[in-house]
Amino acid sequence: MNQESELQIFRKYLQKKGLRYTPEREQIIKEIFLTHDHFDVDTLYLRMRQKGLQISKASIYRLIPLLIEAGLIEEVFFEDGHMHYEYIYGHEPHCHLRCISCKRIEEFRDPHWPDMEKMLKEKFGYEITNYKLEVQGLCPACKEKQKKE
Amino acid sequence: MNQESELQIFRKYLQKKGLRYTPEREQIIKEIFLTHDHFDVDTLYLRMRQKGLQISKASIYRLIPLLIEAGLIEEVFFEDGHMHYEYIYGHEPHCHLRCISCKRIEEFRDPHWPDMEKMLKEKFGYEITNYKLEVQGLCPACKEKQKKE
DNA sequence: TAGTGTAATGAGACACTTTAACAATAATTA
DNA sequence: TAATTATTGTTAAAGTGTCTCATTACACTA
Ligand SMILES: [Zn+2]
Ligand SMILES: [Zn+2]
Ligand SMILES: [Zn+2]
Ligand SMILES: [Zn+2]
Repeated sequence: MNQESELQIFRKYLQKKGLRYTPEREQIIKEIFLTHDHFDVDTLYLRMRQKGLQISKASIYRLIPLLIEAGLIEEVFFEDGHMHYEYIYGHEPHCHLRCISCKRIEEFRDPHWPDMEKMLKEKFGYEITNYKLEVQGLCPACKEKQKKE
Repeated sequence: MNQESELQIFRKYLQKKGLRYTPEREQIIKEIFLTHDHFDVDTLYLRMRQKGLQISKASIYRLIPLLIEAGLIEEVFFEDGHMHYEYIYGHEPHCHLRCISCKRIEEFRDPHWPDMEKMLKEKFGYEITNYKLEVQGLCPACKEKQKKE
């Protein structure tokens, strides 16, 4: 059974909101969904320019909140003065473990989340929309390097 | 038995690093440790000015990474275009549940963290330095309000 | 005490990210 | 067709955080 494509999802979302599906938006989304890498606005913009796609940065900035509200992408972390995103639709939810020294990122699943979610719902009465577990540490390589110094 | 004060901790840290303990730094730290509220640089700066303490913003910005490295404060979340911090020394580690509508924040303990930490150490070989679990959702009041619309 | 080197400060300039304003354009609706 | 609305690129603006620099404070030595 085929799952809906991200473009279909997005078109439905726009329709519901009375917004328009434009070539610019299509190009940006296609670029985002090309890889599962984490991305930021500037590198996405440069990547598109290198391919000859002429999209203004403002259009990317304007599209991002829509994609987030449509449930297609998510903020992952703020680093080096700007936000980093990744697409989530069609991917297992996961958490991030980052090396504070070399900035390497490992992804892992949190088996306890369903329990946590249940607990939070019961204790606080919140309707949970999303969660983010971000762990920092020193990767084995950097740990080794530090030991030698 | 008395626990070391945050100023003592900080002085030790500075000594170890060959840095200096100045009146400006003392004033900033005292202000931060006055309440457990989450804070950001700008409001801390204004709060100090209102009390007649003349500290430059640059000094606050320069102090923050030191306090983080000394284990006294921590980044909690990035919102409204800037980072928010809170002091952690002498406080139970906790996670944050935020209402996406009214921005209210609930704090809670994560009982699963010790298991998670163990798992991450074993699986990835990282030395974990800190973790941040941030949950978003709709608080009961905002849920009710939304229902009526 | 005087001299030297290092660190810290405040002020302002700067770089950078993100948002807003605007006029022009494209799509939609009446 | 005309009117309305959404979208775009460009440019300007806002805002955050960093850097530079001249000056000051401190620690150490001669
Ligand atoms: Zn590393
Ligand atoms: Zn990821
Ligand atoms: Zn709320
Ligand atoms: Zn807190």
